[in-house]
Amino acid sequence: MKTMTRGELAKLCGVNIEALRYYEKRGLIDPPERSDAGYRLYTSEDAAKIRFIRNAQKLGFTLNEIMELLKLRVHKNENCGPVLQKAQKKLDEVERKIKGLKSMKKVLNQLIHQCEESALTSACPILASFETDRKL
Amino acid sequence: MKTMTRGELAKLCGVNIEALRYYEKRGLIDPPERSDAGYRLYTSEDAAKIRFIRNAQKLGFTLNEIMELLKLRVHKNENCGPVLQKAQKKLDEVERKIKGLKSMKKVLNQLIHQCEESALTSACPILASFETDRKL
DNA sequence: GTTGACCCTGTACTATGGTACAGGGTGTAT
DNA sequence: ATACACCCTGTACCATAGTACAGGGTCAAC
Repeated sequence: MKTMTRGELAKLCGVNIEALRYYEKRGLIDPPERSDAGYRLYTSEDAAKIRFIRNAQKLGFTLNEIMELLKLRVHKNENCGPVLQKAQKKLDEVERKIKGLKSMKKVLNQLIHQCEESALTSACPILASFETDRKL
Repeated sequence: MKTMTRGELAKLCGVNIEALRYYEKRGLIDPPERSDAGYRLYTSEDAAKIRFIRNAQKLGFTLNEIMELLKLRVHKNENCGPVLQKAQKKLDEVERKIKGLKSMKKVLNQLIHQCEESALTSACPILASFETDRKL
């Protein structure tokens, strides 16, 4: 089997070389075979796993969550349900985050417009607003 | 002047008691007066500052950014502009985050629907999709 | 006068996701 | 044969925003 060193895999997958050691320590990737000199020898399987990790990260999954997904991936032909559930949970979370940010956006927009309008008065509406209780 | 202890201020502002010491260490609030026994004596000014901090946090400002805002607040009658700029910058940031999350949401939604449709086939489309490169 | 709730300090620890560095071995090209 | 890039290990450090805990002092009530 064709193998790569750590630096090669890092380059191939666009991750920092140290991150690979970190993923190994965290249990996200299995300890790879070693050369006689002790060099890690990665396969294209490992590259796929790293891509999996990065893609899941891009979708907002944490490394702990990704570890769960990877466990499911091992016997992937048996149970799609748990994965679906996790994806749904993540979707809910993403939606909640969007809501919160939209709320922030609204308030910031209001403050900015107020501030622009009252440019000639002395007190800054943004700072003033921060001094009153706000539920968001 | 009426003063409060650390516990009282924490309760009043709904923050953890240790967070107050943390804010002091971080330079967000001035070291308060002390009683003969060395107890911190906070005023309603301090309460206002804590509220300011929490409100700004709710709008997505980090403690470092809030420190900047607090500095501007000191001479607030002079310059509304820098505050406006920071608010605008934060707004842009919030909008970028919303965009990213919406992108995540779309992909998650697609995956979930695909997964539901192919419920009877063997391979999970979500896991399969994580094995291919994705730009987000 | 003692109990219990509160305060003080310094320090360590949490979670998250890594990055950096020292001190040493290896592999390859010239 | 030696320079240089790369690999190994362990450990420390980064940002972010706190939380927890040990070991001690204080204050108010009963």
